[in-house]
Amino acid sequence: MTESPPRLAADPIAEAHRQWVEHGWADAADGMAAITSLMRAHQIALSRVEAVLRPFEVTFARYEVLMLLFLSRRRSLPMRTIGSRLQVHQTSVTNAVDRLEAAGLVARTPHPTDRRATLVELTPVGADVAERATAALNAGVFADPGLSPSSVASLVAVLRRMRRDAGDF
Amino acid sequence: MTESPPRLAADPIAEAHRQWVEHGWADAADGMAAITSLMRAHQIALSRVEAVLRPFEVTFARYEVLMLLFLSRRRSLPMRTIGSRLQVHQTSVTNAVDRLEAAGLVARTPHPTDRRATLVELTPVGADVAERATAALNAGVFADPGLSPSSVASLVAVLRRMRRDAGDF
DNA sequence: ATCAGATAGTCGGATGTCCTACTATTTTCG
DNA sequence: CGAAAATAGTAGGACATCCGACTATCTGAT
Repeated sequence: MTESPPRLAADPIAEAHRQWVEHGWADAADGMAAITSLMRAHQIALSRVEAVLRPFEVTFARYEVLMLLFLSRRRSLPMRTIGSRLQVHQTSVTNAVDRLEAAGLVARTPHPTDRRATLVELTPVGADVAERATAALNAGVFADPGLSPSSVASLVAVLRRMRRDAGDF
Repeated sequence: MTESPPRLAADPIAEAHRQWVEHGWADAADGMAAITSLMRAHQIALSRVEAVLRPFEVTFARYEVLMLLFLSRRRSLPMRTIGSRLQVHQTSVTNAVDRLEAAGLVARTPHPTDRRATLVELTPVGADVAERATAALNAGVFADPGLSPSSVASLVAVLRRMRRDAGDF
C-alpha cells in the first residue's frame, strides 16, 4: 500500500461545512472550515517541502534552524533565540540541534558571557547545505507555491493578522 | 520553564522575507512567506483547538474521527473511508482508532461483506463526547476563529484552490 | 551580600504523521 | 478456474511537537 490518494469526488471540507449548517451550527461553520482548511493546507505544504529537502537529508524543522543561523551576523545564535524566532518550544530546538550536530551541520559552543546558555554555530558544511537546500526550495516550492500571486498576498496578509493577534509579535 | 512566548519585536516572517529579497531570492520571497505563515498559523490554530478539547480527553485527530462517524448515516465507517475523508495515512487512522477504542468511544466490528475490512462504530459514550466537544469547539474556537468574516472567507477560498490543485478532490 | 525567582538547556514521555513492510482478502482477467 | 494485482489493516520505526520535571546559572530585591 504505497498510498496514492484516490481524489475524492467532493471537497470533504465543503461537505463538513454543509453538515455543520444542517446541525444548527451555522454560526460556527465558516470558522470550522477555515481551521480545518488550515490543517490540511499545512499538511500539503509540508509534504511538498519535505520532498524537496529529502535529498539534503534535512527536514523542514532542521532547515529552518540552519537558515536562521545562515542569515545571522555571526552565523551562531543561542538556543533560546532560535526557539523564539521560530516560535517553537525549547525542547524542539534541542531536538533539532541534536540531529544537526550529529550530521555535522552545526556545532554547540559555550556562550562567552552566560554560562547557562549554549551557542549554536553553523559549520561550513552546514552553510553549504543551507545554500543548496534553499536554492532547491526556492525553485521547487517557494517560487511557485501553487497559488496565484494575489492569493499568496491575500494569504500572507490574513495569516499575519492571525499571528499578530495570537501574540507572535 | 513553563514557556510563555515573549512576543517578538518584529514579525519573524516579514523579517525572513526581507532577508530573502536581500539575498537575491526576491522571486521566491512571497512564496516562502506564504508557506512559512501556513506552518505557523497551523500551529496556532491547533494549539487553540487542543486546549478546548483537553477536558474531553480527545485530541483534534481523534475528534475528527469521532465527528466523521457522528455525521455518518449508520455512525460507523470502514477504516479506509475514514482515512480518505480525513486525508491522512491509513496508519494514522489505526493509531487514532486504537486510542479511541481504548477510551471506549468507538468499537471495531467486522465488516459484514468484506472480511478484509473493519468497521469502526461510534459508541453511545463516543457520541456524547462528540456532541459536547463540538459544542465547546464551536463556542470556543470556530465561532470566533480570530479572523474577520471576510478574512475567513478569503482564507477558505484560497486554501480550497490549493487543496484542489494538490489533488484532494 | 544573600536568597528567592527568573532563565537556559536537557531529559523522558505522550501524541500525531508518514513510510516501509507484511498478512489476509478480494478482484480481475487470461 | 486459478494466478497476478489490488485493497484493507496492522506492526515497527523515524521525526516533530508539546508538556512537566530537574539542574545550573544569573538577577534582582531586601
